[in-house]
Amino acid sequence: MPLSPRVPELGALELLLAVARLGSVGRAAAELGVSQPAASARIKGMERQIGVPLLERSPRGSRPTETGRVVVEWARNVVEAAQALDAGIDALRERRDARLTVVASLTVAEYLMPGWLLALHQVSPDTSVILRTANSADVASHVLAGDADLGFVEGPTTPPGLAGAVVAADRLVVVVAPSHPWARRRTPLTGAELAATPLVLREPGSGTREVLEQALAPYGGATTPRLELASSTALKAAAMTGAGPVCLSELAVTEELATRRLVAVPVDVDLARPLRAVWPAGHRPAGPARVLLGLTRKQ
Amino acid sequence: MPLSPRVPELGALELLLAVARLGSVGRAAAELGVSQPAASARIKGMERQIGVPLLERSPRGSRPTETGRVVVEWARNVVEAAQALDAGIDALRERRDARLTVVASLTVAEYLMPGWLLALHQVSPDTSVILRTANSADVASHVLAGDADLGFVEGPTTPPGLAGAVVAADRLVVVVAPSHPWARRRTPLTGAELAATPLVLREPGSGTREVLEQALAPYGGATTPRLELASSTALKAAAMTGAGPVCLSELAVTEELATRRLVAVPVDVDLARPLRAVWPAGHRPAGPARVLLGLTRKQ
DNA sequence: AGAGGGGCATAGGGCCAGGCTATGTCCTCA
DNA sequence: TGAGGACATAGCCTGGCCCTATGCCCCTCT
Repeated sequence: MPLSPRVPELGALELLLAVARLGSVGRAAAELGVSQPAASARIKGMERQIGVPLLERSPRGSRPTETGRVVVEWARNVVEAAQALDAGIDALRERRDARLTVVASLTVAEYLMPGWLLALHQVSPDTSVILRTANSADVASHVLAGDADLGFVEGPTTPPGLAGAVVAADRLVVVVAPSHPWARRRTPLTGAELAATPLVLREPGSGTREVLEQALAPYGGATTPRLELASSTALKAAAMTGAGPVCLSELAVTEELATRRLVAVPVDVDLARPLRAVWPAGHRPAGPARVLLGLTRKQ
Repeated sequence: MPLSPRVPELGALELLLAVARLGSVGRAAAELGVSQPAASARIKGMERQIGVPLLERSPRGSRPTETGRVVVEWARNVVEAAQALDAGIDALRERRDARLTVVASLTVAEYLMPGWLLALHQVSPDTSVILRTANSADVASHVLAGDADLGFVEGPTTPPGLAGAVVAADRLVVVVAPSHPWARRRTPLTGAELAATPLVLREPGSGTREVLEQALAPYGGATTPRLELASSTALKAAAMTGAGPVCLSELAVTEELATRRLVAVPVDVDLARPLRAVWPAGHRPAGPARVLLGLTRKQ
C-alpha cells in the first residue's frame, strides 16, 4: 500500500507542529532555523496538498483551525515516530565521544530501545549512546568482555557471570483477522487446542518458535505449521489477509491490536518471555547506564 | 526538540520498507513507480546520512543487514503513522463520490479515527469516508439532520432522538514526570487527596475539566489549579518538565506512558468517560457505516 | 493622528536533491 | 559462453525549497 503523494514531508509536519505550539508562523520558522517566508510558503503548500485550510491567520499570529487541530494530532504521531527513529539512528552511529554502549537482542532493539532512548535523551540530553544488536548469547559475551556497559537479552535465565533484572516481558500472542471466527471467541484456547491447530509461525530456530514449542510440550508439541514465514511483517500480513491464526510476539502487534486490524485470541497457556537487562556480576551499573536502567524498569 | 537533519524523508523510508519486503531494490522501485537507479541512489543516500550500511547487496537481490532490520522496524512505525495521517487527510477532503459521512468529537477524531479509517480501508478499500469534527451537541444535530451516517460523541448519555453504543472508554489520568515522587507511588490517590492537590489542567469549560469536577464533587470539588493550559500538548510538556501532577485524557498520553516519559499515578476515583457511536433512532446503520461500527466496537 | 512593530504574503533569483535514460559491471545459470 | 537479473555509474534536467527584499494589515503606544 504505497503512501499517497498527498502526505506532507516530515519537515512540513514538524513545521506545522511548531506553529501550533508557538502560535505564530514566524516564531516556528525561527525555531526551525528557516526564514519566515519559507515557512509561510511551506504551510500554504501543505494546505494546497491536503485541500483544507489548516491555520487561521490573524495579525496577531496563527492558530490551527478545527480540522487543523485534528491534522496536528495526526502529524504529531508521525513526528514522534520520526524522533524515535532519529534517536535510534543516532545510537547506531559509532561516535568517539560516546559514553554509554548498549548491546541488545533484536526484539529489544526493534521495539523497546527507541522509546527508552528518547526518554533517556529527555532526562540527560548530553548522554550519547551506542547501540549494537546481537543474539542473546553474543549479548552476554559482549557484556562479559566489557565491550558494552549494559545488555538486554530474552530468555528465562540470566546468563552465567552476569547479574540482571527483568525489565519487561514479551509474550507470544495468537492473532487473527477481525473476520476470523476466533476473533469473537471468549473462552480461552486450551493448550491442547493450540497444539492441534496448524498455525502460521516464524521459521524453526527462531526465539518465538522455541517458546511456543516449550509451552506446548506438555500437550505433545505443536502440530505441523500451516505456513512458515521469515519476518514479523510477513506474519502480520498473513494474519490480516486471513491466512489463519498467527502466533508471534506481542510487541510486534501492539499497534494492530489497538486499532483492531488484528484481534488477539485468549489463550490458556503461558507464552511469556521475560526481557532482562544484564551487567557483569558485581559491577552494578553506574552513571548513564544506571539512568537508562531506571527508565526501563517495569512499572 | 527539532528533528535532526539526519532523518530520512518519508519517501526514503517507504522505499526501504519496500526493499525489505520485496527483497530487491529494482522491484521496490517498480512498486513505487520510480526508476531503479533512482531507488538505488536514494538508498545509498540514506546509508550515507545514517552512516551505517542498511542493505546487503548481492547479484540475486538485496536484504537488510542486521542493523538494517532494526532501522526497518523503526521506519515502519514512522510510515504507519504517516499512513494513518494519509487516511485521515483523505477523509477530510470533501469528495463528491464519497459514500460514508462521519462526524466525530475532537477526541475521537484525533486519537481513534485514524486507526479505524485504516482498518476500514483494509476491509473495504473502495469505501471513501468524509470526516467532520464537531462538539458533542453538534454531532447529535448533524446525525439527526441526516448530514452524517454515523456520529461519535463523548459523554455519559446518548443524546435524545439517537440510538447508540459505547465503542470505547476514554479515561482521565493523573500523570507526572518519572522523577516526581508520585511516580513511585503504589497506594492510589484518594478523591480527597486529588481534590486538595493543585493540578495542571485544561481551561474551564473543556470536557476533561467537566469530568474532573463531577468526579471530585463529593470531595468538595477540585482546588484551584496550579496552571491552566490550552492544549493537551502543552499539558504533556508541562508534565515532562516537572510542573507537577497533570490530569488529562488517557488517549493523549498512551505513547508517553508506554515509553515511561510520563508515569500514571494510581487514583481511587472513577474518571471514565464513555465514547459512543450514535445514529438516528430506528435507523440501524447499514452498509459501510455498519462495517465501520463493527471495527470500532470495544473488544 | 501618526509612528512603530509584529505578523503574514508576494516577488525574484539561486541552488541542489532527486529523477530519468543509457550504459557498465558482476554474478548465476543454462 | 551467452543470456538475464540485479545493482552502480554517468550525464543531464527539472522543480521544490530557500533566501532577501518588500508590501500590506492591524494593533498599540505616544
